[in-house]
This record gives sequence, structure tokens and C-alpha cells, in this order.
Amino acid sequence: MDYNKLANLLFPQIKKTPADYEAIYPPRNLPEGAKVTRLGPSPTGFIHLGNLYGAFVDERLAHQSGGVFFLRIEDTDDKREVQGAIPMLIQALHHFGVNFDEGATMNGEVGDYGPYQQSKRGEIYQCFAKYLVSQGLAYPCFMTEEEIAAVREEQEAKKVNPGIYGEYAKCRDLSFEEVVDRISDGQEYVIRFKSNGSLENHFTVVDAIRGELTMPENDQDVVILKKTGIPTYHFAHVVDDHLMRTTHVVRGEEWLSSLPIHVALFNALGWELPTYCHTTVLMKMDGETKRKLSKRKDPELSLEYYKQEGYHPLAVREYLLTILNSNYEEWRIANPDAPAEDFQFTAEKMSSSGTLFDLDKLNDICKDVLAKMSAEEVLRYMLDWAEEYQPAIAAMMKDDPDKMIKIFSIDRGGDKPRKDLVYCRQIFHFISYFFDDHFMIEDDYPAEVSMKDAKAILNRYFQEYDENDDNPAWFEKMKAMAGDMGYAIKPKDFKKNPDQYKGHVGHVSNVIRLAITGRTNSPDLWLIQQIMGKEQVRGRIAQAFQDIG
RNA sequence: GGCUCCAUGGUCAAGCGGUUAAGACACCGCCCUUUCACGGCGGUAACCCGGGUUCGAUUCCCGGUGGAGUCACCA
Repeated sequence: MDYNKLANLLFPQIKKTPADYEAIYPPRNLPEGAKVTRLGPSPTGFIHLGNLYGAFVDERLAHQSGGVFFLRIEDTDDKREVQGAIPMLIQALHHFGVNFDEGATMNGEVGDYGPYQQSKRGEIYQCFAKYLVSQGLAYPCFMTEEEIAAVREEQEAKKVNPGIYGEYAKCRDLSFEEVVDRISDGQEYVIRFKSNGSLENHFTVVDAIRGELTMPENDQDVVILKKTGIPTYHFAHVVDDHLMRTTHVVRGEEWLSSLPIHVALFNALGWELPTYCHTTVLMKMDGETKRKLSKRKDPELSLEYYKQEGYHPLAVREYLLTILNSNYEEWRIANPDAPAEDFQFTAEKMSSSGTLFDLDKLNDICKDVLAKMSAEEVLRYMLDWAEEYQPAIAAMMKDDPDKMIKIFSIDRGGDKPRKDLVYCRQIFHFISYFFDDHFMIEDDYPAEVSMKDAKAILNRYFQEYDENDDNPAWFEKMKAMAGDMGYAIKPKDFKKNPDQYKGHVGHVSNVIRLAITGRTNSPDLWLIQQIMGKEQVRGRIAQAFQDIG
């Protein structure tokens, strides 16, 4: 069989040779040790936390080593493509601090190793497919869906591995004439890799995250070119990552099982393997069991969700880095104010067991991140969020920026900043009592205080409240009132002799707190009232008095 | 089912033959405090099981068990 003849029959339009492409895409001129990584999303318009997690690995590995991080669009499946997905993806990643040096961008492509969209690289893949055919390492396969299904049935009956390989690869040894006949007959075909591997033989590769991996050789005649001439992922990955000179391939562990295919392909083409970094999948609790994050089942884990809720990108990044590198957390404790970029990230320190997504931890990290920001930064951040998702709230906040700054300044800075701001939606709710339109009584009056007393407290407070009182003076009045009404002035006294008092001054002030903020817990009440102003304070007190009836 | 990966408290995890088995989150208690929060102190809680190897296994090997992933002309 003259494979060259076959190759020319199949790919008459392909004139370039592999050597031509080697010349067009020469090895990159980078310093020793620089890593080249890439993100290769398919433009389905959906990206979740797990994708971001992987993107951080790519980004850190490349930028920490003075290398290149590029974006390649893997759009070889036209059925799944979603319009406008690419800019959305770039923006979403940018929002979380992931930026590319090369590849697809908002304004076309940047870089010398393009095109960076697989749908535009048809000729390149075909050239290498042609080469494989010419070497007798690939062949046209005319099997129809029905034939393949029949083979599968037979294999299931025989309890052998399913797939097209060995004796089941019916088009493996077609003669040149037969191929000509079938083509002129109008039969459609795919190009399959002619595997010479065996499940009996094992090979090992070193994964940067997992160490040495042992796997059986690939024995499947996998499709490398679909009948449309478009490559499958396997083939595109091998050709692209070689030609784009990727040094480190970071991808989820769901790819582990197709690694033998990729290794076989790299070998067949005579290329050096990149360093693989198979990350663990991010898991989620689903009832009693863990399972991989799924785009269909877990829309709440999409990046868009975190943006909508107003999670600070730095916090999300911080969280992901925490679960990404086991020594990050300790480093962060030792270097609370250093930029995350200073951390020396290593693939070896990455976990290889499935990680459960922990919202509590994310929230905790959010608190720390927000506590370090200035009031101005918090306001800016809230406004950015609100303008996009809650325009009415944005307008309201912009109405009185000075007041907003005061609100966000409460217990901010200093050694012990409050940490009760988590994410925008929560933050707005947290401060909502400052706005009459959003004010609601959310808690109950303290159990220690009778309704009758509550009314009396509100009434006296209404009479005595003077916004010119400073904090100690204001609280003196509170204590006086508590004492007069049979409540302990010092909480300790009440604790010691609970029978002698109705309650303590904290309970009394909580009546006021509830009237003013709608809750039994809030930051310093005096400060809140100073920010609100006399009118609003008296209004709330009067309203509460009325509501009790 | 075949193949592969994984296995330390509820969660994330350190550990890489000898440790009182770190730390963080969550939880509980105490202190501080007009509330909450912050902060401080303390606490509950773990090496999946069974065989080896070894003077000694959480650590190395084998076998189970459990979890996950994958078996497409999807990525």
C-alpha cells in the first residue's frame, strides 16, 4: 500500500508539510525555565469556579516564571457553540484577575502562534493528519453510525472493551482502490489514528501535580478528524500545544483517562510531551455524596453567580489559591498584606484529591479581604456592583455619598476592624436600615423586656434623646433609664443576681436598637444614630412606639 | 462492568518510618463588651479496613472497601 498516494487522495488541497509549520511556529524565545500555559475553553458561554481554579494555575505558572499565558478557543464542536461567549469569558476572567498575554482577546487575536481559534486552524490539522496517513499511522474510516452501534452490541455481548480497535476497526486495511471506490460512491468518512498500542503494555508519565502515573497504552483507533474535516479534541490538543509551544498543560483530572491517546499521538508525530498538570476536580455536596461540579446542575457555582452576588474578586481568588496550594494559607497568615503574586506557587503543592467547595470558608475570606479595604474602596466596590445589578440601590447610594462613607467607616481601620461585610448583596442588606425604603423590623424585642416596659422605654427615649450628646453622655442616660425601670446598670450584676432585676442595660438598649435598626445586633448604636440624624432617629422611635400599640 | 485517580477531624489540609498527629474554616465554652462583631484564651473532633516489610508504620508494599473520573465523529 502506497500511503503517500492515499494521503494525496484524501488531502489533495494540503500543500504544506509538517516542516513548514515547524518553521512558521518556531520554538519560543524565552528565558530558561519560563513556562508557557494556555486556557482552552470551549465557547459554551458557561464558566464556573472550577474553570477559574484551573485558570489560576495556568496564570501563576506562566507569570511567575516569566512565561506566556494564552487563550485558545476550542470551538471544534459547532453544536455547542454559544454566540458572544468569548467576550463574556474574557471579561469574566478579567474580573477575577486572570489576564492573558496572547491569543484571543476582545479585539481580535494577539501573538505569533495563531490562529488561536481552532475552527480557523483546519488546514493545519489536516496537514498533520495527512502526514500521519502518509506514514501509515492514520486511515479513512467509512463505518456508519449503525455499523458502529452493531460493533458495540457485539462487544457488549462478548464482554470485551467497546470501541473501534483491532479486528473491530473494519476500515483499517482497506486497499487504495476500495477507498477510491467508496469515496466516489459518496460515502462519508472520518480519519482514525491507527493504533499499534496494547492494553497489555503500560507506560509511565510524570505529572507535575500527581507524580508518576502508570497507564495502559492506547489501543483505540480514535477519530482524529471528524467527517467535516474538523479535528477532535485529542488531535487538536496535540497539534496545537506542540505548535503553540505550550510547556505545561493544565487541565482537569477528567482528562486523565484520555492521556494514553494523547501520548500515542505525540509519539506518532515524533514530538516531545508537554508537562501535564492534572488538577483535582472541584466537588460539591449533593445530598449525602460528593460529586464533580456540573454546569447543568450547579448554576449557582457559575462565575456569573459570584459576580451577581457581589463577591469580591480578590476574595474569590484568595479562596481558590487557598485550596489550590496547600501552603498558601500559612503564607497568607505570615504575610497578611502582601499581594498574592508574591506567593511562590508550585504544582507539587497542589492537592490531588477531590476538593469540596466550602462556602463558609469563602465567606470568611471575604470578611478579611473587605475588612482591609478603606471606606472609599468599599463604596466604590458597592457602587460598581449596584450599577450593574441594582441600579435603584446605586442611585440611592450616590444620593448621599458622604453618608455612605460614614456608614462604611463604622469600626473600619484600626487594630480590630469589624468583619461583617461579606459580599455586596449581603452588605446592602446589612446596612439597609439606614434607608427608610428598605427598613424592616427583622427581630423580636428582647424577652427580658415586657411590651409595657418597651413602650415606656421608647417613650422616655423619645423625650430625652439629644443628638448633641456624645457617646458617654448618651449612654449615661441609657443607664439611668435602665436603673429607674428595674434593670441592672451593669450586666455583671444581673448575671450574679438574675432574680433581682428584670434584665440589664443591654436589654434596654436593645429595645432602642430594634426600633432604630430593626435588629437586635448592629454596630455601635450611638454612631448609627449620629449618621442617621435626629429626624430619622425620632421617626423610628415614634414608629416603633406606635407599632406596639 | 473495564481502566484510572484519590483516601488524615464536619470541611480544606500539614505530615513524606519514631511527632503530645500542625494550622485554617465551622462548632462549643470562657474573657472583653450596652448588642453584635472584632480580638484573646481554651475545648470537642481525624490517620477507611485487613495483611505484610520493619525494632517501629498515618507514612512503604499488596489486597479489600469507599469516593471520584472516564469509556463519543463533546470538550
